[in-house]
Amino acid sequence: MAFTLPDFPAKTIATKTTTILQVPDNPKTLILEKCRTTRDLNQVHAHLIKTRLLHNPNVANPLLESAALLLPNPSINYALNIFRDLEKPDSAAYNAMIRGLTLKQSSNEAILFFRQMIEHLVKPDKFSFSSVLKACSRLKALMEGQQIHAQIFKCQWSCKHEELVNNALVYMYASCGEMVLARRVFDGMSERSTITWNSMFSGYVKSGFWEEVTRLFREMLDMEVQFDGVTLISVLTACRKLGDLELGQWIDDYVEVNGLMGNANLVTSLFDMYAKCGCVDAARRLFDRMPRKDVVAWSAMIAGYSQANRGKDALSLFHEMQKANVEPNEVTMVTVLSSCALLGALETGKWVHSYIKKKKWKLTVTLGTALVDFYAKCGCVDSAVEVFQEMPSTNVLSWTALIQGLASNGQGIRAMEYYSLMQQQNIAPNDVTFIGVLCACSHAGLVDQGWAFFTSMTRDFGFEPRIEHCGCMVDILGRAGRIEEAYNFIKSMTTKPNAVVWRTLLASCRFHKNVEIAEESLKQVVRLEPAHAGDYILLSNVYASVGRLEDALRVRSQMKEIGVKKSPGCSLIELDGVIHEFLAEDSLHPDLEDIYTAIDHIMKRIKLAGYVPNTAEGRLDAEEDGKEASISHHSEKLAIAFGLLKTTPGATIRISKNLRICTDCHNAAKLISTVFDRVLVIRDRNRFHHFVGGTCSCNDFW
DNA sequence: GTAGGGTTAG
Repeated sequence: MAFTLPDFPAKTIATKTTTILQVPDNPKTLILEKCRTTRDLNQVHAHLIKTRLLHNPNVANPLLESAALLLPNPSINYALNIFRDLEKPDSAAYNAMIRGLTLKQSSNEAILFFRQMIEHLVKPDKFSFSSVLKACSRLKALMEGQQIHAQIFKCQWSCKHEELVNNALVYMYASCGEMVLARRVFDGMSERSTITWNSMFSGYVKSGFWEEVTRLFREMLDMEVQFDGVTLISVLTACRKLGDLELGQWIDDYVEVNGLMGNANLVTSLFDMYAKCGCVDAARRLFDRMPRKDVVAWSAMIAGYSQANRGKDALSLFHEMQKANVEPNEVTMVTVLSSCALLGALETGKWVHSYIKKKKWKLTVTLGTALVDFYAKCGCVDSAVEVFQEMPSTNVLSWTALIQGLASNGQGIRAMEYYSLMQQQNIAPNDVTFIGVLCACSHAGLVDQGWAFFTSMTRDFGFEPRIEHCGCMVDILGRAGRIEEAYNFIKSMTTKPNAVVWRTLLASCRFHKNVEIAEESLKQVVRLEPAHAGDYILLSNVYASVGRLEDALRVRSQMKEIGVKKSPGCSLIELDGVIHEFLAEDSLHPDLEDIYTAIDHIMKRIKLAGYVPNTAEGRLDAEEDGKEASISHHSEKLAIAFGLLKTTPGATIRISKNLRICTDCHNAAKLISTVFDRVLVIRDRNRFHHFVGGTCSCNDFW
């Protein structure tokens, strides 16, 4: 930093690491540099006292600034000492302190200094205002900010026209979420720089006013105002939230044409936008083009896969990241954990947990919630609860994850205990919490409680029931066998029922053998969503369950006529930390030959144990294929898993399914866990079923 | 002075 010095002896003071250098062509300018430790400052300070130069504000202020701004934390006290020694601190001295304190996250003290400055009748200048406003922005201290705004307004001198001051005002209001006030200052400015515009953008982004961001950007383009990379990053954030791929692509072209691809932050925003707009592969192509990828870029791409439900790609990218020697951080691990939760990849997630412990990372709310969710989705309820209890602080998301986790693992009662505990701790539930709570009621078979929560949600908390809540109610009533009531509930819904709601009812009809409402439900499902094989199978099974085999077969052939596509069933098997993915009719899988041998083996064992596929599905498959005992899709997957289990002694097998488990599958699992004397875990959507020696630990459904 | 990645539901 340079400063002017009236009468300083023309010589150089040198300490071990500090030099006050005299610039040869201007003997009055000295450069204070490399003042990086308190000791250095001490020596210079002492010298200035000795030479009586400290009384000269031109010398003292740069020293103060150096102490307040350059040095790490303890030196702020040192700066305070220098400040207190000043006979009559001027505005520059105050500014140095305010800036220094704001920089060191002591924004409260910065504002106090500003107050003191006013009390001592020291006239604030544009730097004072912009610094103290920055402190207000940090603290989101709207009231103080407005008081300062009033002072600026009262100023007789030109501060209120200073761009620096107005930028700080815009940014202060934007940080406080007061976008109307920010806009008012913005509109009143005669000159606006790119930074002014960017402050507006950052405010709209912070408040989540995504439409305003793109609107303002189009305004900027119309007015032909220069924008920069920072602008584009804000606009890209809005694009990804709005799913505005068109504008996003325009920015991509602009970045390409104007040679901005070197801006790594901008490129990260760009591919992140693509990923969140559903173009994960386009995102990956951009990501691959980045010459140097930092931890944010890696995490963003992993998150892109994870949020697109491509957990396997997410985890393999994480392994690549490790090979590239990029240290993961908390955000990386949160996304990795959510990928593990998607896949039911217990071993990998556990490794992440031990990594976190080894590195002694703080269990933040986000990290803890990700762990709770991961353990719960993998069926390890006790570990989920354990992590939850270790968390130093929790929020509504953590509680919701736990409640949902307990509910989906068949512990509905316990889930509701945690809901009341949550209320005792005065943590307000949100609408998602109620999905968990209603889910708990459905799994625990608590119809009256379910109704009570459904009513309370709107009456006591003001959440209008969303389609998901209604779906839960249908599930609660349907599972309890109150099919008519569920049907009437759907009819009375204010929101239009979707295919999921009708499908839920259809599944209940299957369980409780209600032909009439099943027929109506299928009609509605087909009307709302392009034909889905599972829906026809459900109806066919309803017919079969009441002995109307001809109708069952008719539905099956109807399926073929209409050409209903069977979505490829997909199973994921984790074997010693590696995820194996099997698609139905997957003939290219490397382990397939072994697997078929294993299936034969399994089938023999199954027959030996007297297992007869006793569901309509099993029978129909057999008839269709012209074989005596063909196995259903679900049993086949089980067989594959057990084939692997058999060839790898001691391995733990986990099967994750994206399909609802049928009774057939359940029985097979029971049987197989007995025959092989192993623990078996099956995932049915987000619920895990544990089989130990032929018994399933969650008997809420079966 | 302004800027990039994350957790709960279906």
